[in-house]
Amino acid sequence: MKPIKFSVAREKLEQDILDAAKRLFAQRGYGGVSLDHIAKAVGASKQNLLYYFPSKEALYRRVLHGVLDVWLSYMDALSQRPDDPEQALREYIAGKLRFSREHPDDSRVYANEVISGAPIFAAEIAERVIPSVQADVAIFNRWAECGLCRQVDGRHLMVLLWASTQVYADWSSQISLVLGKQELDEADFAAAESLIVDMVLRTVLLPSRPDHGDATP
Amino acid sequence: MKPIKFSVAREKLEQDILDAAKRLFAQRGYGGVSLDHIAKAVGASKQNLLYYFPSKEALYRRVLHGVLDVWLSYMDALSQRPDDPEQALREYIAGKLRFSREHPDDSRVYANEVISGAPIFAAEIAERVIPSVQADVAIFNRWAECGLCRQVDGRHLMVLLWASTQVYADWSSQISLVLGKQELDEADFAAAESLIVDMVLRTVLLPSRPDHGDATP
DNA sequence: GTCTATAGCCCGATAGAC
DNA sequence: GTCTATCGGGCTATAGAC
Repeated sequence: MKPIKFSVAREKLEQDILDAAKRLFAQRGYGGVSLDHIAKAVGASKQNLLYYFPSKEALYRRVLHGVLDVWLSYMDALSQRPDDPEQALREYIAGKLRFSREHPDDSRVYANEVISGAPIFAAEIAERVIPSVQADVAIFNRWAECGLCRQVDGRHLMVLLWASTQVYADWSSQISLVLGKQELDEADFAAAESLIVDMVLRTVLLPSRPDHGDATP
Repeated sequence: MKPIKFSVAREKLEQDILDAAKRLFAQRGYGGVSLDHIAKAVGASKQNLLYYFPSKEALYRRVLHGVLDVWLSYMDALSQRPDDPEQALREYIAGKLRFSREHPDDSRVYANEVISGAPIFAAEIAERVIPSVQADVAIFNRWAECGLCRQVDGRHLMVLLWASTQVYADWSSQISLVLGKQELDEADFAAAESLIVDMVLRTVLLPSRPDHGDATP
């Protein structure tokens, strides 16, 4: 009984540490955060924190691992509707924008690591993210081959989808200034979604022509 | 004569320090870089560096100031062709992509500062960037009013233009992984430009109809 | 598991010789 | 202008009492 109770308390503190570390890493980057900052944010001592995590870098890796889990969980939307490009892209964009809205710190930690050249996580990105992206690109190319959508470079399209959705998390401070408000609200995200969906569908979908099947030589 | 010679040498070292600091701040963020790192990168001592700049934060501000100059110098393309939306947008996108290709570290320093919530540069961004953006948005709205382009939210369009172009500097490490090469080359930037221009023009330009003036009720 | 104590190093910044 | 020397403090991490 006691071990269970202890274990629960232990896991709660461990999770609190990971959450606080994520928030601080997102804001100031790896080098801008000390173990003392994180410890104080959860009301513990730095030494206690080092009891749960063997080193600062190990803690950072755990944070990044969790961030990658969340990032990838919003990325499988394309494969959900393998025969309907329009609906698949609508859901993909909506999902990635929901990620930016619901998990801005995850987005920022990931962005910080990528901007730095992914010094610590290049291997994990190559193993987990790239295959996921390539799967999406493959789905895209199949649509184009089947005549379900226009021929566009799926790899650059994926880049554009990340960029246009994650910017609403990573750049929210500057976007708020542009929009003249303290922070982004639901209406702003709805406006963003509307524009991005409009752009992507105009680019990717074939011009509707239910009568004829071929236009270019 | 001597004062001039000294002055020249002084300005050269000062510029070397700023360049090295920019590169390191881009890679590791403000907190991840020490004065010693920067000093060693230019072959000087940390004390000597503090002779040229009164403090680390003052040096960072000088770097950010220069970054903002470059960033803004690529942003006035819209006003150059106030009567030709298509050409103006083509040049704006090409210019911002050239910025990402020619000044990736400037882009990353700026991105790092914005992701952190612009703790140091919020005031300067509000004073210099926001008016520039609002000028672009105003040009855009005028085009829409004059019937030169479709009615889209100029503010979100500007966000999308930054995001889709800067991502090729800030996220180059991950994009390289996706494209399966060591670093991005001219052809990759050309492909990006082609896709972004295509998307934006499809979204913004009116459907060509030289015969009639109204389609929607 | 959490505490105090501390090792050993790196940090930004200053003082003063030359 | 550049140097050596150094201050005072923060840093990661470890040791050991309880």
